[in-house]
Amino acid sequence: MKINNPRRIVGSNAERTRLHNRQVVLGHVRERQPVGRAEIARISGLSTQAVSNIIAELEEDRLLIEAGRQSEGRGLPVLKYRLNADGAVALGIEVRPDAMFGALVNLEGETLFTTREALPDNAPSTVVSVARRIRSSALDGRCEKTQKILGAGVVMPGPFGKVGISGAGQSALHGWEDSDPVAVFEDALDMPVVVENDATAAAVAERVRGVATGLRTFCFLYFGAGLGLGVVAEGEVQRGAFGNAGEIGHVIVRPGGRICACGNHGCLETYASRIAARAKLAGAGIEIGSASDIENLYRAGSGPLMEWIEEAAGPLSQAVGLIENLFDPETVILGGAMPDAVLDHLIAALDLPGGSVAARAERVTPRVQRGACGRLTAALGGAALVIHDTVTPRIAAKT
Amino acid sequence: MKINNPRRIVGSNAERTRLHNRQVVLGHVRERQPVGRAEIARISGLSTQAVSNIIAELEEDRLLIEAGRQSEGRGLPVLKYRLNADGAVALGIEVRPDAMFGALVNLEGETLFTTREALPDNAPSTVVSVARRIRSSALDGRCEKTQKILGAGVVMPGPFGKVGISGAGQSALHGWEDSDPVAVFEDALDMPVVVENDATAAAVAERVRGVATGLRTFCFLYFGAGLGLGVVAEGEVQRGAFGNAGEIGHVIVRPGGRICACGNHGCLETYASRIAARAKLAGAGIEIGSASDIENLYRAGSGPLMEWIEEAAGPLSQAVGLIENLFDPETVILGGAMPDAVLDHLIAALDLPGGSVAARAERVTPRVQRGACGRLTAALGGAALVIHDTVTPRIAAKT
DNA sequence: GTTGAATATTCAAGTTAGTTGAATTAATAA
DNA sequence: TTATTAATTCAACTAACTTGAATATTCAAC
Repeated sequence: MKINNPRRIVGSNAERTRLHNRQVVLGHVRERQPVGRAEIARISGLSTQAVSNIIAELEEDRLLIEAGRQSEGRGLPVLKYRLNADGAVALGIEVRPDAMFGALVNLEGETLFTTREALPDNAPSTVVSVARRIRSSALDGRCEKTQKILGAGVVMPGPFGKVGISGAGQSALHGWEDSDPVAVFEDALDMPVVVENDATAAAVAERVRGVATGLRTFCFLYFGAGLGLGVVAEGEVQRGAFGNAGEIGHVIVRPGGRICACGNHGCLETYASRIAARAKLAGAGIEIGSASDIENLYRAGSGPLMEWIEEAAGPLSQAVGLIENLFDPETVILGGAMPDAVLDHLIAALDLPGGSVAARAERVTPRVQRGACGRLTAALGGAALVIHDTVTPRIAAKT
Repeated sequence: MKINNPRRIVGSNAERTRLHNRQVVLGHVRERQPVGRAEIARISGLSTQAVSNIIAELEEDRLLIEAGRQSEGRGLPVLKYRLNADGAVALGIEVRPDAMFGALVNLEGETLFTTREALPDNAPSTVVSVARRIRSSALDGRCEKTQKILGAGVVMPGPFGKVGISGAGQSALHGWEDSDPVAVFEDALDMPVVVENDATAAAVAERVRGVATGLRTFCFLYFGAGLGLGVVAEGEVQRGAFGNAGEIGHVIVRPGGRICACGNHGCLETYASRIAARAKLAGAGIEIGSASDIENLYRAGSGPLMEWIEEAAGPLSQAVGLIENLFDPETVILGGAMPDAVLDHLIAALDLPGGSVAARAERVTPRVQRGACGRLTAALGGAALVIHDTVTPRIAAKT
C-alpha cells in the first residue's frame, strides 16, 4: 500500500499560475475574511486588477460571496468578500478495522452530516462498497448542483508501504498490502481523493476549524488505536519519505521499560495511549470498549484511571519535550479518541521540561492545548484535508 | 536574534514564473546532467520551446554550458547541457565562539578555498570585520568578473529568538541577542545572505555534494559543540516556527539519567556528543582539545574512548530510532566535528530498533551512514545553502 | 543505397494571465 | 464646500509560455 505520491518539481505557465493565484486569493480570504480586493492585493503581491479578476471568477464559481461595503476611514468603502460556506463541500471517510465513519463538511469546515457504518471485513471490495454507501447518504438530496464537490479525504491506519516488522501491525488493514488506495477510492467515489493517517488528518482539521487556525507550524498528538503525531510545518503536511512520518507511539521513552507489541521495550504507546489505559484498567478488573466508557469512569472518579493518567503524564511530558525540541512548533495539540476531560487532566498533569527551546518567555500560543474538533476528528480531518488542499497554494504538482 | 523569516504566500505573475522556471530547469540539469532540452521539457511539464529559451538565457548567464551532442538511438542527437561549475560561486562562513571558518564553493559544490580566522570576541562588530576579511581572502583574485557571486551562507550556533532558559546556552553567541544577523551580514558582505544552524547546513552540504545527493527527505545528526539535527523534507529545509527545529541534543533518552547543562536529566547530549566524550576522557585524566586529538586517541586504541563509543551507541541508537519514527527519512547521516573512524565505529556499534517504520525490507539507502563532507561541513554547508537555494525552486517568497 | 520513421531543436505566430496608468466613485478632513 | 485619500474599474500593454509547422540528423527497413 503506497500513499505517498512524490511531488515532482514542475515548471509554471499561465494556466498553473492562474490556479495558484486562485488558491492564494482563496487562502487569504479564508484567513482574513471579510476582506477587500485591495488588501488581498497588498498581501499577495498581485495587482489589484488581477485580484479583482480572480475574485470575480471565484464569485462566479460560488466559492466567494460579497460581505457588504465597509467604510474604514477615508476613501471608497471596501467591498468585502468572504468564503461562501455552502459553495462547496468535501467528503471525509475514516476506515477503521471494524467500522467506517463518514463526514460531510462545507468550505468553512462546518460539519453538515456524519455517519457510521459497520465494516464486516477489511477486504478492499467491502470497504469500497461501504464507502459508496457513505457517499450516497452524505450527498444524495443534501447536495444540490450549485454545490461543488471538492473531493474526498480518506483516513486509514498506517503504516504504509511494505514494512518488514510492522510497528503498528495490529491496527493495519488486511488485504490492502498491494493496492493503491488513492486509485481505488477515486474509482469508487468518482472524485479526487487524498489518503492520510489519522493523526495528520486530525492536525489539518484543527487548522481548518480548530485551535490551529492561522498557525503554520504545529503538531497534533493523536490518541487513536495507538498514538500518532501529525505534523504541519510552514503550512505543509509532513509525510516523510515513505508516508510514515509521525509514528511517535513507538518512540522509546523508557529504555528497558514495558514491553510493546512491536517487540521493543519502553515505547511511548505502552504508557500514554488507549492501549495503555485499557491495560491499566483491565489490571483492576475493568473492561472498556468505547471512549464513552472511559468518560463514565472519569466522571465516576475511577482510581485506576486516575492512576493511569498520573503514570502517562511523565512519558507524555517527555514526548512533548522531544516534539518541541525536534519540530519547534507553535503549539502541540492533544486530541483524538479520548474524552475531553481526560485530555484536560492529562495536560494539567504534564511536567514540561524547562530547557526546551519552547520554554521561551514571549510565546503567545500555549505550549500544549486540547484539540477542539472532538472525537470524530479523523473523518472530519479527511474532509478538512480536501478543504485545506483547496485553499492552500503550492507549486509542486503530483507525479 | 531572529533568523526565521516567515514565508508569505504570494501570487505568481510572468516575472515570478520566469524565475521559478529558471530554477526548475537548473535543478533538473543538476540532477540529471548531462541532459538535453527535450528531456527537461518532459520532466518539468514545460514546452520544449520554453525550456529552449530558458537554457539559452542560463547559458548567457554562464550558469550552464554545452556538453556536446550525443546520439541515443534514432533522431537528432541530443545537445546536452551541464552546470557550468565555475560560472558562479557561493561563500560559506561558520561562526564559532572562538573562531570563524570560511569556504568558497562553486556551482557544483566543489570547494575552491577554505580559511580559518581566530575570533577574539563575539561582538557583532568583531564578527563582521572578520567576515569581511574572509570575504576578501576568498574572493580577491580568485573571482573574476565572469563568475557570479550567488551569496553567502552564514552558520551560527542557535538557539535563535529570545529564549528564556537557553537549552544550548553555552554555545550561543554573546552580544547578538537583539540583532538581525541576516541584515548585519548582508550589509557587511554586500551580497544576499542566509543564516542557518550547523546541523542544517551540514545536511544541505550532503545534499549538494555528499551522500544525500538526489535524496529529498533525510536527516543529519551533527556532532558540533553539542548534537544537532538537520532535517530536509521533500527538499525543503525544516526550521520550525521559531528557527530552532532539530535541537535533538536535549531530547531525553535516559529519564533520570546524567545531569545536563540545560538542567534536565538524561539528555542525549550527555551521552552522544563531544561534550560527553570529553567528560569521559577527562574522567580518565585525558584532556582533549580539537577533533584531531580524538583521532589520535582512536588510532592509539584509547580504552576510555572505546568505552565512550560503547556507552554512546545505546542512546544514539535510540535517537536514530526516534528520528526514523518521527521523520521517516530515506536515510540518517552522521557527521560533524568527529573523526571519520569514530563515526564509522559508532555506526557499527548501533543497535537499531527493529520495530521502526524504517525497518522495512525493500529499502535501498542504508538506514544510517556517515557524511561525506568531512569536518569543515558547516562552512561548506553555508555555501551549499546558497547553491541549494539557487537550484531549488519554490513559490513562496520571503516577507 | 535509398527511403521513411523517429527524435531534437528552432521558427513564427498565437494565447493567457498579469501589469500599468488613467478614470471613476465615495468616503473623511480641512 | 473643497481637497485628499483610498478602493475599484477600464483599457491598453506586456511578458512568458504554448502551439504547430519547419528543419536537422540519426536509425531501420527495403
